Amino acid sequence: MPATIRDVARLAGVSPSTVSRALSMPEMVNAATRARVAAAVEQLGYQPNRAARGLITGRTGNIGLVVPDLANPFFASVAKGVQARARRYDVAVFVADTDEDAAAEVGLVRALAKQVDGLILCSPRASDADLSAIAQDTNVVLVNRTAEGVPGIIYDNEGGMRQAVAHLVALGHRKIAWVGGPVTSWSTQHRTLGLSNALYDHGAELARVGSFAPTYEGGMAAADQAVATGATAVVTYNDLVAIGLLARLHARGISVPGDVSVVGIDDIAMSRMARPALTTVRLPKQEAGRIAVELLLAVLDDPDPGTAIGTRGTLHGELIVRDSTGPAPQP
Amino acid sequence: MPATIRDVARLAGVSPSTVSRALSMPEMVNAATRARVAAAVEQLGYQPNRAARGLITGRTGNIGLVVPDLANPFFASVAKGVQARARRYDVAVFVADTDEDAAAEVGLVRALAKQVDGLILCSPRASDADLSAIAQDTNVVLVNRTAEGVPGIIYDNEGGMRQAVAHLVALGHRKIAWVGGPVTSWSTQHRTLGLSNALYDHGAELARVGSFAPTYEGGMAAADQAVATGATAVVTYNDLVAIGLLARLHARGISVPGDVSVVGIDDIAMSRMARPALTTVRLPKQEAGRIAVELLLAVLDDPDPGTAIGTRGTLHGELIVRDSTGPAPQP
DNA sequence: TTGAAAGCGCTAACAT
DNA sequence: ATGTTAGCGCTTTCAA
Repeated sequence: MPATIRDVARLAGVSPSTVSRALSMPEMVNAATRARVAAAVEQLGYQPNRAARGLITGRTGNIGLVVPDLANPFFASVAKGVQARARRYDVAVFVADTDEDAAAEVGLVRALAKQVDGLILCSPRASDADLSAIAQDTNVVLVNRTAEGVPGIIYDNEGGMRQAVAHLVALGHRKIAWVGGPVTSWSTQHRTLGLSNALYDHGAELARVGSFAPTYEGGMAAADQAVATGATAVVTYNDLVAIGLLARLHARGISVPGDVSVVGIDDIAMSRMARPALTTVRLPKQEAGRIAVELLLAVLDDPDPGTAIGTRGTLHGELIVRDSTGPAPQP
Repeated sequence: MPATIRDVARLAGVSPSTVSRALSMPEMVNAATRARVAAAVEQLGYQPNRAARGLITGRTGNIGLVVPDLANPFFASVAKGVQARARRYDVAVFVADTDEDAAAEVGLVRALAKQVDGLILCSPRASDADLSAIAQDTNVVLVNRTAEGVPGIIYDNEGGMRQAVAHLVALGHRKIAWVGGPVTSWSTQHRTLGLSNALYDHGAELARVGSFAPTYEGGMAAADQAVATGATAVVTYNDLVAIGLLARLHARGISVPGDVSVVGIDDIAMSRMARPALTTVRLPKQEAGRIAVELLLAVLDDPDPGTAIGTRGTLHGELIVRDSTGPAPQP
């Protein structure tokens, strides 16, 4: 069984409180005793019991991360970023995967909430009402979503869409199809809007195509409709969709970028490997995770709701041009 | 602030111990009082503080999962499986990503160990010695690796290789190149051996090609050497490598499967999307995660080392034939 | 079947 | 600068 603070105290010939102080407020203890304590800690391999500490300080030193699907490379990257930054602060991370289930999400969050100092909710599927309710009695940071009075970090969808459009228009495209994701998705709404605005500014035309699952299969399903609009370029909700679309176009013998140009969003690893390699708007995924941790830690140190409200980071995407975009075909 | 057990006790008109019992050993308490307690719990939205409980029971109800790289789809899948099964048992999961760093791994494990009932180590990079030392004072289950006296679950690499070889030999291939992963990797060693044995049994020839990083780039790097061996088929350490290899072959104008057949291992989502779609040995990734949880929980309930030692699950791969394999070209 | 009391490992007043 | 005391929220003997 592991050594306790009393074991250390006994070995160092001091009281438990002194050991406690030597560990958490070193400057308040005599250098000599501090050394003796350090030696005892070393000898016993003592590591404080964080649960016991948490019981009294009210801080667990743990945070939770909730994502819709760990197997989705986008979320995996965010998780990796959260991970890395949390470690730097010696904070452990609970990870929960809701399997894209909004109902399960709320339950999971409630369960996790009791064991952590705060929660990072990445692209939560829960309703605004549920989200606000959760934020009421838990420290929460949102990624990829906004909610009334809840701090969070989002991507500049508008700016990303603007870059994609500028690129396509420069290549001569005048009619661009948009394959949207889930209607209820916060990102879909903002990306649609950004795209629409950017196209308007360039005097180009937007052709919206249904709403599709944010998956490879969704892209396969969307391809024919996108082509049927007569657009010479297609922008998709994310890279997974774009890659599915690419596959279907290939199957139909439609050349990319010869006949149609394709642009994705995210820049997951797979996009580099697609054929043709996918032009996309790179979103700083790991950075989103890192910043979310910083934000959460800041909230914990200053739980004043006044400060938190309106605390919102915005991350910018970067256009990555690869082989799936080229000049618009001459009519 | 959250309700405590005393609040519930007061509201129900009983003592805290009764509440405790009503919750964890319901049959030991009168039905009527049990109902009153339940009502109070409901009304107050009471949820027991797990840290406090853990302090006394010595069980945290948490487990830890350590992986080399969350962004690798293979590990993401395992994590998802762990996740799902842990939730069923109302166990929360700490996830730690070591970034493929063996040194960081040991430190991370030590830190996590204090906060959990047990640890699942997936493809750990640590040395056998370190691993055994860790298993000394922590409940550990290994995935994708074996170590003296530590329970774990592994894949039947031998059987998987046998299936791949049978497939290729049936297609007329007589010389097969093997692109190995990291030399220190447990999987590499066992896959090499399995492949070698299977080929020997069929009277076919093995051409080993260097050791490469288990990544897309590794596959790109391996392609030319694999082709230079004169083999008509290539088996790679994993799908990521196979996909990189596919890309390089395509760039060189070498047709797959016309000139060369390619087989990967894992069956990550990306493999279905590759062009040509990748023939591969599917490993039950999520299932590995689920079983690891079961195994760990079993170890916790029966910490007798005698039982644990030798407890080892074996999972079997399944050959998935797609478009990257075809008849051997006629000389 | 229930309650009272003790204590898990730690920190935070309060003394000294 | 250090020790003493009390108690975080819970479970678990031990009595009743």
